[in-house]
Amino acid sequence: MLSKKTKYGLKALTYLASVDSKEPVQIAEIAKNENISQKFLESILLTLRRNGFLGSKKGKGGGYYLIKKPEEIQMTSVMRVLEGPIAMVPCVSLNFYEKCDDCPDENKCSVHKLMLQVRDSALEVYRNNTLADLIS
Amino acid sequence: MLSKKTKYGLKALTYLASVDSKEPVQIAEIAKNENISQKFLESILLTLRRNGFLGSKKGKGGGYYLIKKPEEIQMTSVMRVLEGPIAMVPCVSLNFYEKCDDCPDENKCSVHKLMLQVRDSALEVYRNNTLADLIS
DNA sequence: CTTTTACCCTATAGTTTTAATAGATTTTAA
DNA sequence: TTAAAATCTATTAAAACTATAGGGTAAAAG
Repeated sequence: MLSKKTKYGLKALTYLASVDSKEPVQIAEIAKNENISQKFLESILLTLRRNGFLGSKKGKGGGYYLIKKPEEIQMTSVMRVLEGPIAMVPCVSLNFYEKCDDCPDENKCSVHKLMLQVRDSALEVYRNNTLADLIS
Repeated sequence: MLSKKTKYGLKALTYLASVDSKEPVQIAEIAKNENISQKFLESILLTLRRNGFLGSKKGKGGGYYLIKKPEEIQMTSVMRVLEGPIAMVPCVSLNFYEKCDDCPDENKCSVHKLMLQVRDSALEVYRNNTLADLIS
């Protein structure tokens, strides 16, 4: 299951990308238009900012704005920041690798074998989609 | 993340397929060889039996055995039974469809668009893998 | 100096996961 | 017919995670 955090984060990014102005957009506006709990969205936007996707401006006329062009924002990086590892099992994760404690030999593990394929296919999708692709 | 339930279920199925005899295999043997909590495995094997993957025999010399040939067990059905929907969002699920309450129009939803692709790519993997493929 | 906004920290209800516990039931074999 | 070997069933519980709410702080603008 995709967490609501990721879902809302993606929606917020899309919203900012489609607004397309470089004027900051307020949290409240995004929350209202995308039907998201404002407080929850607040924390999501914060992590998106901390991870280099968004910039922010405080005070009147403040808000959030995209730092990069939508074409330059790959879904791989968005997913990793919001949802965590793309792999369904740590032992096939590129960025978050961990050995399974119950598994003596990864190369003989059926789960490993299957999940490697699932990871690769998911990666291909995420690599082929930028934020710009999700708008059109 | 793949649940341990699914992981263990897959391992158990693989074990049964690789044993290859039609003699029932005891839970304890599977649990020991695959490093799985026996009681947990018990409930997993039960759901696999209830869903037509396994047969069981009680009493001395009892245990679990595959009902179908490994070549006939598709990963799509195994995953749906153990892990649930293959889609990451209900609104793109084939077998468990549900409308998002926050989303006025699915066709314009960026999340929908992306997750549709992810689902399709995952489905392709699961459809191309039977239990037999995971052994070799 | 007041308003508006993002920022930050904490708590919490609810759900899901991952089992552990205890026993009931069925079958086989001595 | 008894005992042992298994599966079955139900209940409970700890832990982790999710999705939010509340309340206060800091900064920017006018």
